[in-house]
Amino acid sequence: MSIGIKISLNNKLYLRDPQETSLGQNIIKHSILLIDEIGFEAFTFKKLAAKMNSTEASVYRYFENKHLLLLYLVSWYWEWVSYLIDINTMNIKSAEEKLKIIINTLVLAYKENPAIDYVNESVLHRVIIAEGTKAYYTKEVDKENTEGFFSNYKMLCDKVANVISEVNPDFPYPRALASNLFEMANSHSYFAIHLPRLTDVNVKDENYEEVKDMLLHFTNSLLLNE
Amino acid sequence: MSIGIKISLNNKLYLRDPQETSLGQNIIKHSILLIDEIGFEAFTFKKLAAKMNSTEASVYRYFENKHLLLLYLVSWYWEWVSYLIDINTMNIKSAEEKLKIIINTLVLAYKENPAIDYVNESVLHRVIIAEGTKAYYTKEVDKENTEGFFSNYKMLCDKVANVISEVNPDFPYPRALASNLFEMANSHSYFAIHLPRLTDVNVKDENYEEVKDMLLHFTNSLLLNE
DNA sequence: AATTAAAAGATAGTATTGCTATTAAAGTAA
DNA sequence: TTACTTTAATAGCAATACTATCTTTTAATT
Repeated sequence: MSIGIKISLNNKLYLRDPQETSLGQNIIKHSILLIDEIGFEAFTFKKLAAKMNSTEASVYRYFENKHLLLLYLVSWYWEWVSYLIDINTMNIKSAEEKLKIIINTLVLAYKENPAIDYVNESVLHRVIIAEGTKAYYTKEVDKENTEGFFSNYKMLCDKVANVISEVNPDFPYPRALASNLFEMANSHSYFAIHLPRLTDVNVKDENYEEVKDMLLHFTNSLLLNE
Repeated sequence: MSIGIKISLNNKLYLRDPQETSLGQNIIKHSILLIDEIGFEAFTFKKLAAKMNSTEASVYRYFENKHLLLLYLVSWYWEWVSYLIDINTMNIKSAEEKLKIIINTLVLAYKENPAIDYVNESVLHRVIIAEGTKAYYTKEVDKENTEGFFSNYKMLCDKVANVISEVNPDFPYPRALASNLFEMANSHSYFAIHLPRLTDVNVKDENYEEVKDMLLHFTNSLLLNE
Protein backbone atom coordinates (compact mmCIF):
# COMPACT_ATOMS: atom_id res chain seq x y z
CA MET A 1 0.00 0.00 0.00
CA SER A 2 1.71 3.11 -1.28
CA ILE A 3 1.01 6.56 0.15
CA GLY A 4 0.95 7.68 -3.43
CA ILE A 5 3.33 10.59 -3.59
CA LYS A 6 4.61 10.82 -7.12
CA ILE A 7 8.12 12.01 -7.79
CA SER A 8 8.10 14.34 -10.76
CA LEU A 9 10.90 13.87 -13.23
CA ASN A 10 11.88 15.10 -16.68
CA ASN A 11 9.84 13.03 -19.10
CA LYS A 12 12.66 12.78 -21.60
CA LEU A 13 14.44 10.48 -19.19
CA TYR A 14 12.17 7.61 -20.20
CA LEU A 15 10.21 6.36 -23.20
CA ARG A 16 7.23 5.28 -21.14
CA ASP A 17 6.65 6.49 -17.58
CA PRO A 18 7.66 3.61 -15.31
CA GLN A 19 5.64 5.00 -12.41
CA GLU A 20 2.42 4.41 -14.36
CA THR A 21 2.44 0.64 -14.85
CA SER A 22 3.30 -2.33 -12.75
CA LEU A 23 5.91 -3.51 -15.25
CA GLY A 24 7.48 -0.06 -15.05
CA GLN A 25 7.51 -0.13 -11.27
CA ASN A 26 9.05 -3.58 -11.43
CA ILE A 27 11.80 -2.30 -13.69
CA ILE A 28 12.64 0.41 -11.14
CA LYS A 29 12.47 -1.97 -8.23
CA HIS A 30 14.66 -4.68 -9.73
CA SER A 31 17.12 -2.38 -11.43
CA ILE A 32 17.95 -0.89 -8.02
CA LEU A 33 18.45 -4.35 -6.56
CA LEU A 34 20.45 -5.67 -9.50
CA ILE A 35 22.75 -2.65 -9.83
CA ASP A 36 23.43 -2.91 -6.10
CA GLU A 37 24.16 -6.61 -6.52
CA ILE A 38 26.45 -6.70 -9.56
CA GLY A 39 27.44 -3.06 -10.15
CA PHE A 40 26.48 -0.73 -12.97
CA GLU A 41 29.14 -1.92 -15.44
CA ALA A 42 27.97 -5.54 -15.31
CA PHE A 43 24.30 -4.56 -15.28
CA THR A 44 22.42 -5.22 -18.53
CA PHE A 45 18.77 -5.08 -19.55
CA LYS A 46 18.92 -8.75 -20.41
CA LYS A 47 19.98 -9.70 -16.87
CA LEU A 48 17.39 -7.32 -15.45
CA ALA A 49 14.66 -8.93 -17.56
CA ALA A 50 15.75 -12.39 -16.48
CA LYS A 51 15.67 -11.35 -12.82
CA MET A 52 12.15 -10.02 -13.08
CA ASN A 53 10.81 -12.67 -15.45
CA SER A 54 10.23 -10.30 -18.30
CA THR A 55 12.08 -9.74 -21.55
CA GLU A 56 14.82 -7.46 -22.72
CA ALA A 57 12.57 -5.92 -25.36
CA SER A 58 10.00 -4.98 -22.73
CA VAL A 59 12.58 -3.09 -20.68
CA TYR A 60 13.67 -1.23 -23.80
CA ARG A 61 10.14 0.09 -24.17
CA TYR A 62 10.61 2.04 -20.94
CA PHE A 63 14.22 3.19 -21.14
CA GLU A 64 16.41 3.91 -24.13
CA ASN A 65 19.48 2.43 -22.45
CA LYS A 66 20.97 1.72 -19.07
CA HIS A 67 22.60 5.12 -18.78
CA LEU A 68 19.22 6.83 -18.90
CA LEU A 69 17.86 4.37 -16.40
CA LEU A 70 20.68 5.32 -14.02
CA LEU A 71 19.98 8.98 -14.64
CA TYR A 72 16.36 8.28 -13.82
CA LEU A 73 17.31 6.62 -10.52
CA VAL A 74 19.70 9.42 -9.62
CA SER A 75 17.09 12.08 -10.41
CA TRP A 76 14.54 10.13 -8.43
CA TYR A 77 16.88 9.99 -5.45
CA TRP A 78 17.67 13.71 -5.40
CA GLU A 79 14.03 14.57 -5.87
CA TRP A 80 13.21 12.31 -2.95
CA VAL A 81 15.87 14.04 -0.80
CA SER A 82 14.50 17.40 -1.88
CA TYR A 83 11.00 16.35 -0.89
CA LEU A 84 12.23 15.17 2.51
CA ILE A 85 14.07 18.44 3.08
CA ASP A 86 10.90 20.37 2.33
CA ILE A 87 8.91 18.33 4.80
CA ASN A 88 11.55 18.37 7.51
CA THR A 89 12.22 22.10 7.33
CA MET A 90 8.64 23.15 6.79
CA ASN A 91 8.05 24.98 10.04
CA ILE A 92 11.63 25.95 10.80
CA LYS A 93 12.42 29.65 10.87
CA SER A 94 16.12 29.78 11.65
CA ALA A 95 18.44 29.30 8.66
CA GLU A 96 21.09 27.68 10.87
CA GLU A 97 18.58 25.16 12.07
CA LYS A 98 17.38 24.54 8.52
CA LEU A 99 20.92 23.83 7.34
CA LYS A 100 21.44 21.36 10.15
CA ILE A 101 18.28 19.54 9.14
CA ILE A 102 19.35 19.55 5.51
CA ILE A 103 22.65 17.89 6.35
CA ASN A 104 20.86 15.40 8.50
CA THR A 105 18.44 14.59 5.72
CA LEU A 106 21.22 14.29 3.13
CA VAL A 107 23.07 11.66 5.05
CA LEU A 108 20.12 9.85 6.55
CA ALA A 109 17.53 10.08 3.76
CA TYR A 110 17.58 6.33 3.25
CA LYS A 111 16.20 5.77 6.76
CA GLU A 112 13.06 7.81 6.22
CA ASN A 113 9.81 5.98 6.15
CA PRO A 114 9.53 4.50 2.68
CA ALA A 115 6.67 6.18 0.91
CA ILE A 116 6.86 4.25 -2.32
CA ASP A 117 6.69 0.52 -2.13
CA TYR A 118 8.55 -0.33 -5.31
CA VAL A 119 11.64 1.66 -4.27
CA ASN A 120 13.85 0.31 -1.52
CA GLU A 121 15.32 3.62 -0.37
CA SER A 122 18.06 2.00 1.64
CA VAL A 123 19.38 0.00 -1.32
CA LEU A 124 18.92 2.98 -3.62
CA HIS A 125 21.07 4.98 -1.20
CA ARG A 126 23.90 2.46 -1.63
CA VAL A 127 23.48 2.55 -5.40
CA ILE A 128 23.66 6.35 -5.47
CA ILE A 129 26.76 6.32 -3.28
CA ALA A 130 28.56 3.80 -5.47
CA GLU A 131 27.28 4.69 -8.94
CA GLY A 132 25.65 8.11 -8.74
CA THR A 133 28.43 10.24 -10.17
CA LYS A 134 28.55 8.11 -13.33
CA ALA A 135 25.28 9.74 -14.32
CA TYR A 136 26.96 13.05 -15.13
CA TYR A 137 30.54 12.05 -15.90
CA THR A 138 29.68 11.24 -19.48
CA LYS A 139 30.65 12.53 -22.89
CA GLU A 140 27.06 13.65 -23.51
CA VAL A 141 26.85 15.81 -20.40
CA ASP A 142 26.39 19.10 -22.26
CA LYS A 143 23.68 17.81 -24.55
CA GLU A 144 21.90 16.11 -21.66
CA ASN A 145 22.23 19.21 -19.56
CA THR A 146 20.46 21.34 -22.18
CA GLU A 147 17.66 18.76 -22.19
CA GLY A 148 17.24 19.30 -18.47
CA PHE A 149 18.39 15.84 -17.40
CA PHE A 150 20.18 17.20 -14.34
CA SER A 151 17.62 19.75 -13.26
CA ASN A 152 16.56 17.89 -10.11
CA TYR A 153 20.11 17.91 -8.82
CA LYS A 154 20.65 21.53 -9.79
CA MET A 155 17.42 22.66 -8.17
CA LEU A 156 18.33 20.92 -4.96
CA CYS A 157 21.69 22.65 -5.14
CA ASP A 158 19.95 26.01 -5.54
CA LYS A 159 17.71 25.28 -2.58
CA VAL A 160 20.59 24.44 -0.25
CA ALA A 161 22.75 27.29 -1.57
CA ASN A 162 19.98 29.72 -0.65
CA VAL A 163 19.90 28.51 2.92
CA ILE A 164 23.70 28.76 3.05
CA SER A 165 23.49 32.37 1.90
CA GLU A 166 20.85 33.02 4.50
CA VAL A 167 23.17 31.73 7.23
CA ASN A 168 26.07 33.81 5.97
CA PRO A 169 25.35 36.29 3.16
CA ASP A 170 29.06 37.04 2.80
CA PHE A 171 30.14 33.48 2.12
CA PRO A 172 31.43 33.59 -1.46
CA TYR A 173 30.83 29.95 -2.47
CA PRO A 174 27.27 28.93 -1.55
CA ARG A 175 26.64 26.69 -4.56
CA ALA A 176 30.02 25.04 -4.32
CA LEU A 177 29.48 24.32 -0.65
CA ALA A 178 26.06 22.91 -1.39
CA SER A 179 27.22 20.56 -4.13
CA ASN A 180 30.25 19.66 -2.05
CA LEU A 181 27.97 18.62 0.80
CA PHE A 182 26.11 16.26 -1.56
CA GLU A 183 29.34 14.86 -2.94
CA MET A 184 31.00 14.45 0.45
CA ALA A 185 27.95 12.86 1.99
CA ASN A 186 28.27 10.13 -0.61
CA SER A 187 32.00 9.90 -1.25
CA HIS A 188 32.98 9.70 2.39
CA SER A 189 30.32 7.10 3.06
CA TYR A 190 31.98 5.14 0.27
CA PHE A 191 35.53 5.82 1.45
CA ALA A 192 34.71 4.83 5.02
CA ILE A 193 33.68 1.41 3.81
CA HIS A 194 36.03 0.77 0.91
CA LEU A 195 39.01 3.13 1.10
CA PRO A 196 39.25 4.16 4.76
CA ARG A 197 42.62 5.83 4.39
CA LEU A 198 40.92 8.55 2.34
CA THR A 199 38.77 9.72 5.23
CA ASP A 200 38.63 10.03 9.02
CA VAL A 201 35.11 8.84 9.64
CA ASN A 202 33.85 5.38 10.39
CA VAL A 203 30.72 3.77 9.04
CA LYS A 204 29.65 0.45 10.46
CA ASP A 205 26.31 -1.32 9.99
CA GLU A 206 24.79 1.46 7.95
CA ASN A 207 25.48 3.98 10.70
CA TYR A 208 26.47 7.20 8.97
CA GLU A 209 26.46 9.47 12.05
CA GLU A 210 30.14 10.33 11.75
CA VAL A 211 29.70 11.45 8.17
CA LYS A 212 26.97 13.78 9.34
CA ASP A 213 29.11 15.16 12.16
CA MET A 214 31.93 15.85 9.75
CA LEU A 215 29.67 17.73 7.36
CA LEU A 216 28.32 19.79 10.24
CA HIS A 217 31.84 20.60 11.39
CA PHE A 218 32.92 21.64 7.89
CA THR A 219 29.83 23.75 7.37
CA ASN A 220 30.04 25.50 10.73
CA SER A 221 33.70 26.18 10.28
CA LEU A 222 33.17 27.64 6.82
CA LEU A 223 30.11 29.73 7.60
CA LEU A 224 30.28 30.76 11.22
CA ASN A 225 33.92 31.71 11.76
CA GLU A 226 34.99 35.12 10.61
CA MET B 1 64.27 13.59 -25.63
CA SER B 2 62.86 12.65 -22.26
CA ILE B 3 64.44 13.69 -18.99
CA GLY B 4 63.94 10.13 -17.96
CA ILE B 5 62.12 10.27 -14.69
CA LYS B 6 60.24 7.06 -14.27
CA ILE B 7 56.94 7.02 -12.46
CA SER B 8 56.82 3.97 -10.25
CA LEU B 9 53.53 2.12 -10.22
CA ASN B 10 52.15 -1.14 -8.87
CA ASN B 11 53.24 -3.79 -11.35
CA LYS B 12 49.97 -5.68 -11.08
CA LEU B 13 48.30 -2.83 -12.95
CA TYR B 14 49.74 -4.09 -16.22
CA LEU B 15 50.79 -7.33 -17.89
CA ARG B 16 53.87 -5.81 -19.50
CA ASP B 17 55.35 -2.51 -18.33
CA PRO B 18 54.28 0.09 -20.91
CA GLN B 19 57.07 2.46 -19.88
CA GLU B 20 59.68 -0.02 -21.11
CA THR B 21 58.83 -0.30 -24.80
CA SER B 22 57.89 2.08 -27.52
CA LEU B 23 54.66 0.21 -28.22
CA GLY B 24 53.82 0.52 -24.53
CA GLN B 25 54.54 4.23 -24.54
CA ASN B 26 52.39 4.56 -27.62
CA ILE B 27 49.53 2.82 -25.88
CA ILE B 28 49.75 5.31 -23.02
CA LYS B 29 50.03 8.26 -25.34
CA HIS B 30 47.13 7.36 -27.60
CA SER B 31 44.86 6.04 -24.89
CA ILE B 32 45.01 9.45 -23.20
CA LEU B 33 44.17 11.17 -26.47
CA LEU B 34 41.42 8.75 -27.43
CA ILE B 35 39.69 8.69 -24.03
CA ASP B 36 39.74 12.48 -24.08
CA GLU B 37 38.26 12.42 -27.56
CA ILE B 38 35.44 9.89 -27.27
CA GLY B 39 35.06 9.29 -23.51
CA PHE B 40 35.85 6.21 -21.47
CA GLU B 41 32.59 4.37 -22.17
CA ALA B 42 33.04 4.47 -25.95
CA PHE B 43 36.76 3.76 -25.71
CA THR B 44 37.80 0.24 -26.81
CA PHE B 45 41.13 -1.48 -27.37
CA LYS B 46 40.15 -2.06 -30.98
CA LYS B 47 39.66 1.65 -31.63
CA LEU B 48 42.87 2.41 -29.78
CA ALA B 49 44.79 -0.08 -31.90
CA ALA B 50 43.33 1.35 -35.09
CA LYS B 51 44.31 4.87 -34.02
CA MET B 52 47.91 3.88 -33.39
CA ASN B 53 48.25 1.43 -36.29
CA SER B 54 48.65 -1.60 -34.12
CA THR B 55 46.35 -4.49 -33.25
CA GLU B 56 43.88 -5.21 -30.51
CA ALA B 57 45.84 -8.31 -29.48
CA SER B 58 48.99 -6.26 -29.00
CA VAL B 59 47.24 -3.87 -26.64
CA TYR B 60 45.91 -6.82 -24.66
CA ARG B 61 49.50 -7.93 -24.10
CA TYR B 62 50.01 -4.79 -22.00
CA PHE B 63 46.72 -4.37 -20.17
CA GLU B 64 44.16 -6.92 -19.09
CA ASN B 65 41.27 -4.59 -19.90
CA LYS B 66 40.36 -0.95 -20.26
CA HIS B 67 39.50 -0.55 -16.61
CA LEU B 68 43.06 -1.43 -15.58
CA LEU B 69 44.41 0.91 -18.22
CA LEU B 70 42.35 3.72 -16.70
CA LEU B 71 43.60 2.77 -13.25
CA TYR B 72 47.10 2.93 -14.63
CA LEU B 73 46.54 6.43 -16.01
CA VAL B 74 44.96 7.61 -12.77
CA SER B 75 47.81 6.19 -10.70
CA TRP B 76 50.29 7.72 -13.07
CA TYR B 77 48.62 11.12 -12.70
CA TRP B 78 48.57 11.11 -8.90
CA GLU B 79 52.15 9.88 -8.77
CA TRP B 80 53.09 12.71 -11.08
CA VAL B 81 51.30 15.22 -8.85
CA SER B 82 53.03 13.72 -5.82
CA TYR B 83 56.39 14.08 -7.53
CA LEU B 84 55.66 17.72 -8.37
CA ILE B 85 54.63 18.42 -4.80
CA ASP B 86 57.91 16.98 -3.54
CA ILE B 87 59.94 19.13 -5.87
CA ASN B 88 57.94 22.29 -5.28
CA THR B 89 57.97 22.02 -1.48
CA MET B 90 61.50 20.72 -1.18
CA ASN B 91 63.05 23.68 0.60
CA ILE B 92 59.97 25.06 2.26
CA LYS B 93 59.91 25.07 6.04
CA SER B 94 56.51 26.56 6.92
CA ALA B 95 53.62 24.12 6.82
CA GLU B 96 51.19 26.87 5.81
CA GLU B 97 53.38 27.70 2.87
CA LYS B 98 53.69 24.03 1.94
CA LEU B 99 49.94 23.61 1.93
CA LYS B 100 49.53 26.61 -0.33
CA ILE B 101 52.01 25.11 -2.76
CA ILE B 102 50.26 21.76 -2.61
CA ILE B 103 46.93 23.31 -3.58
CA ASN B 104 48.61 25.23 -6.31
CA THR B 105 50.23 22.08 -7.65
CA LEU B 106 46.99 20.10 -7.43
CA VAL B 107 45.07 22.48 -9.61
CA LEU B 108 47.87 23.50 -11.95
CA ALA B 109 49.86 20.27 -12.30
CA TYR B 110 48.98 20.01 -15.97
CA LYS B 111 50.90 23.20 -16.71
CA GLU B 112 54.22 21.98 -15.35
CA ASN B 113 56.98 21.41 -17.80
CA PRO B 114 56.29 18.03 -19.39
CA ALA B 115 59.00 15.64 -18.32
CA ILE B 116 57.78 12.62 -20.21
CA ASP B 117 57.30 12.99 -23.91
CA TYR B 118 54.69 10.28 -24.43
CA VAL B 119 52.32 11.79 -21.85
CA ASN B 120 50.47 14.98 -22.69
CA GLU B 121 49.92 16.19 -19.14
CA SER B 122 47.37 18.77 -20.15
CA VAL B 123 45.14 16.24 -21.91
CA LEU B 124 45.69 13.73 -19.13
CA HIS B 125 44.47 16.38 -16.70
CA ARG B 126 41.20 16.64 -18.63
CA VAL B 127 40.86 12.87 -18.68
CA ILE B 128 41.40 12.61 -14.92
CA ILE B 129 38.86 15.36 -14.31
CA ALA B 130 36.21 13.69 -16.46
CA GLU B 131 36.91 9.99 -15.91
CA GLY B 132 39.18 9.68 -12.88
CA THR B 133 36.63 8.69 -10.27
CA LYS B 134 35.47 5.74 -12.40
CA ALA B 135 38.73 4.05 -11.46
CA TYR B 136 37.58 3.39 -7.90
CA TYR B 137 33.80 3.38 -8.18
CA THR B 138 33.76 -0.24 -9.22
CA LYS B 139 32.39 -3.47 -7.83
CA GLU B 140 35.94 -4.84 -7.46
CA VAL B 141 37.17 -1.95 -5.30
CA ASP B 142 37.88 -4.07 -2.22
CA LYS B 143 39.79 -6.77 -4.06
CA GLU B 144 41.73 -4.17 -6.02
CA ASN B 145 42.43 -2.22 -2.87
CA THR B 146 44.02 -5.25 -1.19
CA GLU B 147 46.20 -5.65 -4.26
CA GLY B 148 47.46 -2.11 -3.75
CA PHE B 149 45.91 -0.64 -6.90
CA PHE B 150 45.05 2.62 -5.15
CA SER B 151 48.22 3.04 -3.14
CA ASN B 152 49.50 6.02 -5.11
CA TYR B 153 46.35 7.96 -4.36
CA LYS B 154 46.33 6.90 -0.73
CA MET B 155 49.97 7.80 -0.22
CA LEU B 156 49.40 11.23 -1.69
CA CYS B 157 46.46 11.60 0.67
CA ASP B 158 48.72 10.67 3.61
CA LYS B 159 51.30 13.18 2.53
CA VAL B 160 48.85 16.06 2.31
CA ALA B 161 47.05 15.01 5.50
CA ASN B 162 50.35 15.24 7.35
CA VAL B 163 50.91 18.79 6.22
CA ILE B 164 47.34 19.64 7.21
CA SER B 165 47.99 18.26 10.69
CA GLU B 166 51.18 20.27 10.87
CA VAL B 167 49.25 23.44 10.11
CA ASN B 168 46.59 22.64 12.70
CA PRO B 169 47.20 19.60 14.92
CA ASP B 170 43.70 19.93 16.37
CA PHE B 171 41.85 19.68 13.10
CA PRO B 172 39.93 16.41 13.39
CA TYR B 173 39.61 15.53 9.68
CA PRO B 174 43.01 15.81 8.00
CA ARG B 175 42.58 12.87 5.60
CA ALA B 176 39.07 13.85 4.67
CA LEU B 177 40.18 17.39 3.94
CA ALA B 178 43.08 16.08 1.86
CA SER B 179 40.95 13.76 -0.26
CA ASN B 180 38.29 16.43 -0.51
CA LEU B 181 40.85 18.85 -1.92
CA PHE B 182 41.70 16.34 -4.65
CA GLU B 183 38.06 15.68 -5.41
CA MET B 184 37.06 19.33 -5.41
CA ALA B 185 40.01 20.35 -7.55
CA ASN B 186 38.66 18.03 -10.22
CA SER B 187 34.91 18.12 -9.72
CA HIS B 188 34.65 21.89 -9.64
CA SER B 189 36.84 22.19 -12.71
CA TYR B 190 34.30 19.89 -14.35
CA PHE B 191 31.26 21.69 -12.96
CA ALA B 192 32.58 25.08 -14.01
CA ILE B 193 32.67 23.91 -17.61
CA HIS B 194 29.71 21.55 -17.83
CA LEU B 195 27.34 22.16 -14.91
CA PRO B 196 28.03 25.71 -13.79
CA ARG B 197 25.03 25.91 -11.49
CA LEU B 198 26.77 23.42 -9.19
CA THR B 199 29.63 25.78 -8.42
CA ASP B 200 30.58 29.44 -8.06
CA VAL B 201 33.87 29.44 -9.91
CA ASN B 202 34.58 30.16 -13.54
CA VAL B 203 37.01 28.34 -15.77
CA LYS B 204 37.72 29.73 -19.20
CA ASP B 205 40.50 28.74 -21.62
CA GLU B 206 42.06 26.26 -19.22
CA ASN B 207 42.43 28.94 -16.56
CA TYR B 208 41.74 27.24 -13.25
CA GLU B 209 42.79 30.12 -10.96
CA GLU B 210 39.36 30.49 -9.40
CA VAL B 211 39.28 26.82 -8.45
CA LYS B 212 42.59 27.30 -6.69
CA ASP B 213 41.34 30.41 -4.87
CA MET B 214 38.29 28.55 -3.67
CA LEU B 215 40.34 25.65 -2.33
CA LEU B 216 42.60 28.11 -0.51
CA HIS B 217 39.60 29.84 0.99
CA PHE B 218 38.06 26.56 2.17
CA THR B 219 41.34 25.35 3.61
CA ASN B 220 42.13 28.57 5.44
CA SER B 221 38.66 28.79 6.81
CA LEU B 222 38.77 25.21 8.08
CA LEU B 223 42.26 25.27 9.54
CA LEU B 224 43.01 28.79 10.65
CA ASN B 225 39.81 29.98 12.31
CA GLU B 226 39.22 28.87 15.82
C1' DA C 1 77.29 -12.66 -39.46
C1' DA C 2 74.48 -16.27 -37.89
C1' DT C 3 71.44 -17.92 -34.26
C1' DT C 4 67.92 -17.43 -31.22
C1' DA C 5 64.56 -15.47 -28.23
C1' DA C 6 61.20 -12.05 -27.49
C1' DA C 7 57.92 -8.71 -29.21
C1' DA C 8 54.63 -7.36 -32.39
C1' DG C 9 51.49 -8.11 -36.25
C1' DA C 10 47.89 -10.72 -38.63
C1' DT C 11 44.09 -13.37 -38.50
C1' DA C 12 40.37 -16.11 -36.63
C1' DG C 13 37.06 -17.31 -33.44
C1' DT C 14 33.66 -17.03 -29.37
C1' DA C 15 30.43 -15.42 -25.91
C1' DT C 16 28.20 -11.45 -24.51
C1' DT C 17 26.33 -6.83 -25.12
C1' DG C 18 23.35 -3.50 -26.94
C1' DC C 19 20.31 -2.94 -29.51
C1' DT C 20 15.90 -3.39 -33.48
C1' DA C 21 12.18 -5.84 -35.60
C1' DT C 22 8.34 -9.01 -35.92
C1' DT C 23 4.81 -11.71 -34.53
C1' DA C 24 1.88 -13.79 -31.16
C1' DA C 25 -0.63 -13.78 -26.85
C1' DA C 26 -2.90 -11.54 -23.11
C1' DG C 27 -5.43 -7.92 -20.91
C1' DT C 28 -8.59 -3.84 -21.15
C1' DA C 29 -11.92 -0.63 -22.89
C1' DA C 30 -15.74 0.51 -26.25
C1' DT D 1 -17.10 -8.94 -29.59
C1' DT D 2 -14.33 -6.26 -31.48
C1' DA D 3 -10.55 -3.52 -31.40
C1' DC D 4 -6.82 -1.53 -29.19
C1' DT D 5 -2.79 -1.51 -26.27
C1' DT D 6 0.63 -3.75 -23.63
C1' DT D 7 3.64 -7.44 -22.87
C1' DA D 8 5.97 -11.81 -24.10
C1' DA D 9 8.65 -14.61 -27.23
C1' DT D 10 11.78 -15.07 -30.60
C1' DA D 11 15.12 -13.85 -34.04
C1' DG D 12 18.69 -11.34 -35.74
C1' DC D 13 22.66 -8.13 -36.16
C1' DA D 14 26.71 -5.26 -35.40
C1' DA D 15 29.91 -4.18 -31.83
C1' DT D 16 32.42 -5.38 -27.67
C1' DA D 17 35.52 -7.94 -24.93
C1' DC D 18 38.13 -10.98 -25.04
C1' DT D 19 41.49 -15.71 -26.27
C1' DA D 20 44.29 -18.42 -29.29
C1' DT D 21 47.50 -19.32 -32.86
C1' DC D 22 50.67 -18.48 -36.16
C1' DT D 23 53.92 -15.59 -38.77
C1' DT D 24 56.99 -11.83 -39.24
C1' DT D 25 60.00 -8.40 -37.42
C1' DT D 26 63.25 -6.73 -34.15
C1' DA D 27 66.90 -7.09 -30.72
C1' DA D 28 70.30 -9.50 -28.13
C1' DT D 29 73.93 -13.14 -27.91
C1' DT D 30 77.46 -15.87 -29.61
